[in-house]
Amino acid sequence: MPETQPIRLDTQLCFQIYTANKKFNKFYQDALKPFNLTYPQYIALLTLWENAPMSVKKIGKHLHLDSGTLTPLLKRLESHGWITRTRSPQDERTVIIQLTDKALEQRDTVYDRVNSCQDLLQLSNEQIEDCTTALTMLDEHLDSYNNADK
Amino acid sequence: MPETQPIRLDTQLCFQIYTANKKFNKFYQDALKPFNLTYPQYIALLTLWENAPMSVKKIGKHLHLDSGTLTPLLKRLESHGWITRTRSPQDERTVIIQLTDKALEQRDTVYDRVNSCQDLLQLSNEQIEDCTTALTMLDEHLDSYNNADK
DNA sequence: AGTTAGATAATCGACTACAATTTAATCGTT
DNA sequence: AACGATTAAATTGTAGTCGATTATCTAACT
Repeated sequence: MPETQPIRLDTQLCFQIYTANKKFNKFYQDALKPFNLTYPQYIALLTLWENAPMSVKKIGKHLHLDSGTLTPLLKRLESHGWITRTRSPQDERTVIIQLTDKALEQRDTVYDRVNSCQDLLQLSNEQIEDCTTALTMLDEHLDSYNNADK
Repeated sequence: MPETQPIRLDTQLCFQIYTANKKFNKFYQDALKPFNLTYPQYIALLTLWENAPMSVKKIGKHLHLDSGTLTPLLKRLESHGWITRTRSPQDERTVIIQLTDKALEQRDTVYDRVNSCQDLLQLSNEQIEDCTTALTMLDEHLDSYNNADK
């Protein structure tokens, strides 16, 4: 007769990730308050600062988000003056996201703010390295499962 | 003249956590499909299977969620027959959450299902240990920052 | 040319998540 | 007993996330 393993919430990896994610959210919400940006908006800007102009599709590939999430998020960024949204003349299906002057001007200020806040976390390079190693491994295992059924 | 450190998205701990959280969500969504449960609903049941009966407040302490999230979530669990919600006679402010017979009967089936899905992740005990260690450390650092301003 | 298969965004509905406020009940102190 | 402070839950408003569907467009094929 097989024994059912009880599941203790506080020993579950998923719950540690779930909790850490919310804490990071709060951390960045505080750090980004001067710019009135949420964490998802911030990572959208991060990838745009690296790669703009980008299509919605391409942003989604970088952030693992679909248009159902990105369309309203990008509209908010547009209404706050960070980006512009224009349809490509070559292919009317794709929407091209461009950074505004405001976004280009504010880039280093945002970088500095986030970097200085991260310093307050007091993580050594070695500690960050350990986390990255563990999370990369976990990520691969989650991927191989999630893609197994395709 | 200080140099502004550029921020590469894919090297950021926060983004690894953000991504892993979404992948875990998908993982559990698949695993829990037979029970028509979401991940947040599942962890609410987990803590109830350990500690029921519980007040909404106490559940919130365990899961780090407030009543704005829990009230509608618990109403959904109630409407699907997993729990009951009754006001305490001793203190009319608090709502007592109890598990239904269905929840008690299904417990081991859910445990078995989740445990067998977790086996498919192919994580060794050592790998899980490494993740837990890293995440616990990260959690403490996030806590000390998030509670600093109080 | 006309049709169709595939791609791209947008839209909609359901569920979280949290800040801020509201309502009701309880407690403490006078 | 009465009033002010505290607490618990619910409510409201804003934002994220995803699944499923829809509308439009492109490209390829007949």
